[in-house]
Amino acid sequence: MGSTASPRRDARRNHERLLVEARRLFAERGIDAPLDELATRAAVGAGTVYRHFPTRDALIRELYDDAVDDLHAIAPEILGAETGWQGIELWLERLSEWLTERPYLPAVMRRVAELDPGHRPGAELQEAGDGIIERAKAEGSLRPDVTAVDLSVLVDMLGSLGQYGGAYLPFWRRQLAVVLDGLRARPDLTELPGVALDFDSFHDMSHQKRAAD
Amino acid sequence: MGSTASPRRDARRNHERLLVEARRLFAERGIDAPLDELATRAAVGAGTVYRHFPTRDALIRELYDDAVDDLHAIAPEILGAETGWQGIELWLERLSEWLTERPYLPAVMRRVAELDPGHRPGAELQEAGDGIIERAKAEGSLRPDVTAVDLSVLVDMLGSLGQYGGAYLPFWRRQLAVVLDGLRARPDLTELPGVALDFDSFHDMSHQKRAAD
DNA sequence: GGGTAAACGGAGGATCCACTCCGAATGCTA
DNA sequence: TAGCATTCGGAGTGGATCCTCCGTTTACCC
Repeated sequence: MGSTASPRRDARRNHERLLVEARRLFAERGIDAPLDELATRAAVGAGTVYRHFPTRDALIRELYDDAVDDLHAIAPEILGAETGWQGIELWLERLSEWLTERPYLPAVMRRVAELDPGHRPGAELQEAGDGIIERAKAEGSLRPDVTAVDLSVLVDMLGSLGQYGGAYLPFWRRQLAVVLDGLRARPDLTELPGVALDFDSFHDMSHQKRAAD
Repeated sequence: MGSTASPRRDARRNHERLLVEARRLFAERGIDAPLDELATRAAVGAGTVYRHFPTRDALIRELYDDAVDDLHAIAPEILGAETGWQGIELWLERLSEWLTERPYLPAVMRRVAELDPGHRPGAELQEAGDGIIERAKAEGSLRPDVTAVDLSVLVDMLGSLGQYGGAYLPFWRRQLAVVLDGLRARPDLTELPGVALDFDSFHDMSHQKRAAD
């Protein structure tokens, strides 16, 4: 049955090349960009695209999985923070960086969520996040009225600045610094307005079809 | 020659209906959504779409112009702020609201920028913004290391949360509150990293093709 | 109401894109 | 190096979307 033999070298090369170009193409033109264009950019024939990725969704899926793998590789550094506040800083900084470096991700994640709606990604990371927040609040460095969902949304926001590509990429760190200063516990803060969302609501929120009004 | 007669009532009605549905459609599916779908949603024939908007870009242009008009209608309230800090609050709050209510705008603005690259929108608003910032800094309420560009980028960020449509729309105000707290002048702030951009660089940044790598 | 110009609807030709298929090329094994 | 399985390229088919065209309908004027 399915031979587990390693693929030929040219096949591996083309597969990798297609992923690289897909990331660039999807960042520039969105995940509905023509796949013939992908073939052209990767300097392969159209057939090769479809041999490696039978459907557009298979390609999107693989981009997603790769990004999630990279995310898991980042986790230990965040969890190894020495103080609670440093954990908060690392969390926002590393995750925002991860997002801004992958401007195609928001659309990819939305599509993946449509493909299998039951999918709850990174449950362990969420719990880890709760731990960091508890610690920082107990330490008195993090304002007490923020939740893990608030921080996730802040990461989303900062990550959206990845659309300013290339030379401007480091620029978002200024906004990060503002956000971090706004997260410090202080005697004179006004309470955050509205209600805090739990993770399930957040999941529903970020995975709904799209804005309507 | 060009008769300036007012268009027929059904024409006006359809024009308006098309704009309304285009905003919804573009918010949900992006500005490349099929225009036949727009015709269906607006309950008109395909011909009617193209009679009112000869090209997709003409439609996008009109959505853009309408949004800019709305923006100008907001300006007086911001400029009428009683204190410098209130000016900052109103600026961020009103502009972010304006953006989140129009989730189709980022893509629309990018397209408009591609269509005529020389276009510098809202020069007066920029100057007004500089005035507000000066005032707030002089007053000692706004941290001295932020620039008008930094605030614009923050608005961009907050506006990106408009993608969470419907019931979640008010949620972004929590993030706004964090940002505002991060903008207050305080003795113990760390200086913002990197270099402040001027408006020309910001323009180049937000109007370049798109993220590459 | 009747007449006229403006606007409408939607069928259909043109175009673009997705995806397949097979002869040619390439890497792997011995 | 020879032989073979794997992979490749890109022309071509089919379906979706764009956009036009013209017979029909609608609003407006008198």
